[in-house]
Amino acid sequence: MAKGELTRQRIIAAAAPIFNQRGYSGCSMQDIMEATGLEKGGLYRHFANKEELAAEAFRFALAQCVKTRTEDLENIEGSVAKLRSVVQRFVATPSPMPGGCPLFNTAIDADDGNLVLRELVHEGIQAWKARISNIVKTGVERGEIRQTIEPQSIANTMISMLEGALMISRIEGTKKPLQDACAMLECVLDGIATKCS
Amino acid sequence: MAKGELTRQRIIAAAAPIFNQRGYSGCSMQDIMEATGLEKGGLYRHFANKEELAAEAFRFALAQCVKTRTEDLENIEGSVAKLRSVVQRFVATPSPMPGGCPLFNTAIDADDGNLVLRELVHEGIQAWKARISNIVKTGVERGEIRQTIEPQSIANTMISMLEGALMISRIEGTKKPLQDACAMLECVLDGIATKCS
DNA sequence: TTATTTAGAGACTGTTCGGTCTCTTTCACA
DNA sequence: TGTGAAAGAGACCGAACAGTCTCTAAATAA
Repeated sequence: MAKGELTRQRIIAAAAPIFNQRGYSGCSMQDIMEATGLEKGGLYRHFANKEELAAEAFRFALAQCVKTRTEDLENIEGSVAKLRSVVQRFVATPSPMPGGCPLFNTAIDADDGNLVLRELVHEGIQAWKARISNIVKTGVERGEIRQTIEPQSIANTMISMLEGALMISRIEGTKKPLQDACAMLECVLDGIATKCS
Repeated sequence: MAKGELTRQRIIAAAAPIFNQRGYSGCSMQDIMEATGLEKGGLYRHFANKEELAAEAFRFALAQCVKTRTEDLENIEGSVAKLRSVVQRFVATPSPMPGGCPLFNTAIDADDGNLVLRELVHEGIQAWKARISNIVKTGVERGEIRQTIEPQSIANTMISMLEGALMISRIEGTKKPLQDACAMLECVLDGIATKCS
């Protein structure tokens, strides 16, 4: 069991950045062969077709991003501080996966057809929003965040802002848009905290 | 002269939404043939290769978007009102071109290689930022917007927020993220106006 | 060590890709 | 209405595509 599963994981890890950078139709099985050093037979032993490999690669890429964005977050005290940390971390390390945010790339890439990838993207976005709005909810319950704040809206705002800024930063080759987004979001986070200090 | 140029424009108009939806490598010349009713020879008479057609299609798509976002804007009085109108219009009509914002789609699509498209995207973003920051500058000069406001940062914030929200709205199939973005940006715009009313 | 299963190599298939080239038709102008 | 130029049809090309199949090599279990 060991050998095969190991190879499978190695293929996924090698394929993830390539799919993320070039997109589904911009990346051929030949590219994966070169990246892994395997031949056709070696690849198709582990995956039924290109779509299945792409789906696994996306899952892997997303998991990597989620990991670097959420690890050690529970050690931070205070809901607003947690949210601030999410923002700052995103600006400091926009994407651990070459090619930018897998969610965004795949969302655009799989916009026509490819229902499997579309669904995975949708789940990924929902999970991200849930993570943020849960922090907000907890903050409201603890009295750290004003009760009039709607958690879903905060999640939407933060994710929209960060992802949009990431895109522009990548096009321009400057961190400026990301830094502007960070400043703006910190301002927003200041505004949602209960006014006692 | 008339006939040929007319056909060329017809091809570009037909190709634009297809490239915008499926991406450069996800769209074949066969697709363009079917969309235009022309054969290979008919297409390649007007374009040297696929890349040239894609570049023209992108230019067309972008121009369409810019047009619906800027027309009649000069009739609106007041810099802040102008900016507010930009935001509201974007939320009401996110993209006149099927497949979403050409800038975003092409940015991700042409991320590896394809220097021509990359450069066009970069120019497009710069132009958009210039349009917004010019409104802000005028507002500062006229005393409608506080002098401490940096026009480039406002432009970055607005574009990041709107594009990010557009993306999430498309994934979810809801307008909620766009509406949240609109509310947030209106709040920001309230804050940059000089405090006299 | 031996028997059996699993992993991988690599030749092969049919299709589709972008692009070329020649020949016919249509147009514009005199 | 006749003539040269422009526009388009469509057969054709080699390369690259996703995917299959058979056969060998390696790992595993007895």
